[in-house]
Order: sequence, then C-alpha cells, then structure tokens
Amino acid sequence: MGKNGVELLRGTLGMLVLRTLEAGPLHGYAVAKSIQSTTDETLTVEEGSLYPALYRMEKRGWVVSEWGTTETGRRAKFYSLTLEGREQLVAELATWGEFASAVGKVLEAG
Amino acid sequence: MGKNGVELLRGTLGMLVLRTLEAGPLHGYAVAKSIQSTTDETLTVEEGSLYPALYRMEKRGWVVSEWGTTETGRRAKFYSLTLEGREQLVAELATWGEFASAVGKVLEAG
DNA sequence: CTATAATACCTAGACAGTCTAAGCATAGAT
DNA sequence: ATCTATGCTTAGACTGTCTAGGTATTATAG
Repeated sequence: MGKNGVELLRGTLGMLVLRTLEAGPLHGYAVAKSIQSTTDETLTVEEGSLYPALYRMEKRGWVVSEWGTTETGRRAKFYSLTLEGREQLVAELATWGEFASAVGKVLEAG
Repeated sequence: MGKNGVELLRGTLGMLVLRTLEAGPLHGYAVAKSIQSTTDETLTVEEGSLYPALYRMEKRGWVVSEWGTTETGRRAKFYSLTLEGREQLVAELATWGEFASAVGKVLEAG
C-alpha cells in the first residue's frame, strides 16, 4: 500500500528533494531527515525511494554530487542543485500548485 | 511523462472518482467528463486509467455497477457508491489533507 | 449520403516510481 | 560487547497510469 497514503508521494518526492536542496548542499540521508522533521514525520522518506530518486535527478542534470565529510566526521555524498535543477523546481512547483488546486475544486464540488 | 504533471494523479484518481460519485450514480464516461469540466480541463482522465480504476473499486467493494440508459438513450454502465465506498472516501480525504499539508510545509520552508 | 466527431466501453502491454528487504561500513552509546 | 544511529547501495516486487489499439452507436457537417 505504500507508507505515505497509498501512492500519494509519487511524483512529489523529486520536488520535495529539490526544494530541500535549495537552501544549500546536503547529503542524501540529511535530505530524508529534513523532510521528515519538517513534516513532523507525516512524510517518511524511505532510503529505497530516496537514493534512486537522487540518481535519477543527477542523471537528468538537476543535481550534482560530491563525496565529502559531515560535521561529525562521516563520509557522505553531498548533493547540490544545478541551474537546471532550479528551473525544474520552478516548473514542478507550478504543476503542483495547479494540480492541488484542481483536486481542491473536485473535493469542494460536493 | 504522463499528462497530469508527471505522476501526480497517481493515488488521487480513486478519491476524485469517489467524490464525483458521492452526488449520485454516474456512468464512467460521465465521471471523466465531470472531473475534467470541474477542473477546467486541468485534469484529464484517460479512459485507460478510468475504467481499470472503476474495476478496482468495484472489486474492493467501494462501488457497484449496473447497466442502464443515459438521458440521450445510450447504453452505459452506471456506478454507485457503497457504504464502504463512502468510508473509503472519508479516509482518503483525510489522508489527502494530511499529505497536502505536509507538502506545503516543505515548500514553505524555504 | 457520407464522412467525421462525440459518446461509451474494453484491454494488453509499456512504463515509471516507490517500497521491501537485504547488505555493507563506521561511530557512538549502554 | 552489543545495540542504535548514521550513511550509502541495489535487486526485485508492486501498483497504478498511460498508450494505443479495438468495438459499437449516435449526432453533426459537408
């Protein structure tokens, strides 16, 4: 069934990750933790979803990665937004807005 | 890529159909048209998505179907909500609300 | 009269993205 | 010495939507 309300996360995870990276580079694990804490654990980002998503985004040129060290001295792969990634984020935000608004219209119709 | 903003529709189509049927029985094609016109064509409901979705819902006991005749004299299969379907709708509305709110938190965080 | 569009339904197979579940390695806490 | 948290990886299952084809009937346009 999927943990995040059936299949709802599908199609929005990328946007959430891009948005999270907008503030500055982060490693994958930190991206997941950030989304989870920002949403008070409403959204859980599974590692099996997160890492493939990051690979897709890198392949598409939306992010670039670089191995580095965390504040606590651990090795981790840091992701940064590219210009294309920022453009993609803008596009996805617009699409999400339209979509959520359209869903709202159907739900309020009753 | 999917017509409705990547994969956004996934997980919400069922809810939209249930909501549309809440007002009274409708045949499949009319459900699709209703959603499309309510959203000013923002959401397009493909027949290849709609009919399988209706079968799933019937299989799960959320709707029941019955062949009948439209106002214009055409043969069509009319779907009605069951009690279970109404309960499912309530649950999906709640999940959607939480999900959309959580997404909003991440998007506003910037 | 005839072609085309709209209504109404059906379905196989492609496709994409998320989740489960397993694994590896290190650091800190009990 | 053991367990938890951090951090990354990946194969395979799963689910639902879309493409693209099909059928049949009715209304409209040329």
